Amino acid sequence: MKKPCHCAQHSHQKQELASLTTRLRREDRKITGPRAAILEILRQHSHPLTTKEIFAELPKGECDLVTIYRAMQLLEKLGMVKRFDFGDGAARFELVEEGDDGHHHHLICTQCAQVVEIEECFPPEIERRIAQQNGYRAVTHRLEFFGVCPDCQRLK
Amino acid sequence: MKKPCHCAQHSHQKQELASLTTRLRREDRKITGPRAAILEILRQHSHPLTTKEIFAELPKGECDLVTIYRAMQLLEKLGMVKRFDFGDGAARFELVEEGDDGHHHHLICTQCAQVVEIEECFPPEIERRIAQQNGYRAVTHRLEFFGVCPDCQRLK
DNA sequence: TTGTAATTGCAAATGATTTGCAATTAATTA
DNA sequence: TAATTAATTGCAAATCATTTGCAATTACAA
Repeated sequence: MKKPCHCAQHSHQKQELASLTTRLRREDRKITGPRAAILEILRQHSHPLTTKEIFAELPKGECDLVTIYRAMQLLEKLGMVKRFDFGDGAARFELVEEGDDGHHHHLICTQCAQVVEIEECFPPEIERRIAQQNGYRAVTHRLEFFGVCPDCQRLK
Repeated sequence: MKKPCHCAQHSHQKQELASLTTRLRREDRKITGPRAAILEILRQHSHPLTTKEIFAELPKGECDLVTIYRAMQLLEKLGMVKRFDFGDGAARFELVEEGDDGHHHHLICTQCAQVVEIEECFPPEIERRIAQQNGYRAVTHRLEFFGVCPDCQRLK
């Protein structure tokens, strides 16, 4: 249907989808319609999506909501997707580059839920000290920022 | 039953319960059996408790689980309690000192759920920069650490 | 093309939390 | 101290996100 596109951006995406399906196959998993569609949607978004949001973007009837839940569980287990928790009761998922662990944070508008990706991270040396002081091992963290975005400030 | 105790630690706690009920009354709220019991339980723990945990510690029949949910909502609104989210699907609550906002973090064992309170915080200047760079206002953060506690390392 | 394990859909189960509503009660007020 | 009233509670049922059981379907290796 779609003509192949060779511009830098799209060839990057093409490649990504191919590598995604490869990663699945590598694990003896099947590339099914629902899975391809879900990966496609995730590829099109740079911000984490809830299961419902993915479902809403899928051509209707493409698959059941339960299938998305199952797909996200699988993709998370394979490290292809990273789960985020904004504290509103719905898990969110973002595609992870191969070989990456997807660790990063977000700045979320408390009024409109707009999301900004943040590269800044909790200082590793401080985390190391916290781990050490308490005798903990393999310490990581979950960190998200909340505030009011420019648009919502204006509306006030 | 219990004899009054005047040591520094306990007199501090006594005072605290009185100030807690005062804070309620100040807002035209009633001091009921369930509420007093819930506050008492929270006072006895330095770590956040889930609604279920509070319920379990209450003398059985003291009150309904729903009453605890409602009490926590009220106490949170009044700023007497702080809600924490360890990402396991159950909200946790910790008493907040008057005039304080209760902001702090935890180090949670991923095996046994043991909790350590952490005073360390995300560097304010970095948070300020993040806010500024994205035009956000009133930025705060949610941060929790996860790892394996000493005990669970041993059991490995 | 076929065999088989992986996957899906649908319905029902879970678990945390909320809500509706009538009965109860803390704290005033007379 | 009793009457008054708004706040509070218990109980059942509703919600919401997520999971599970199971029989029917399907991707893909042989």
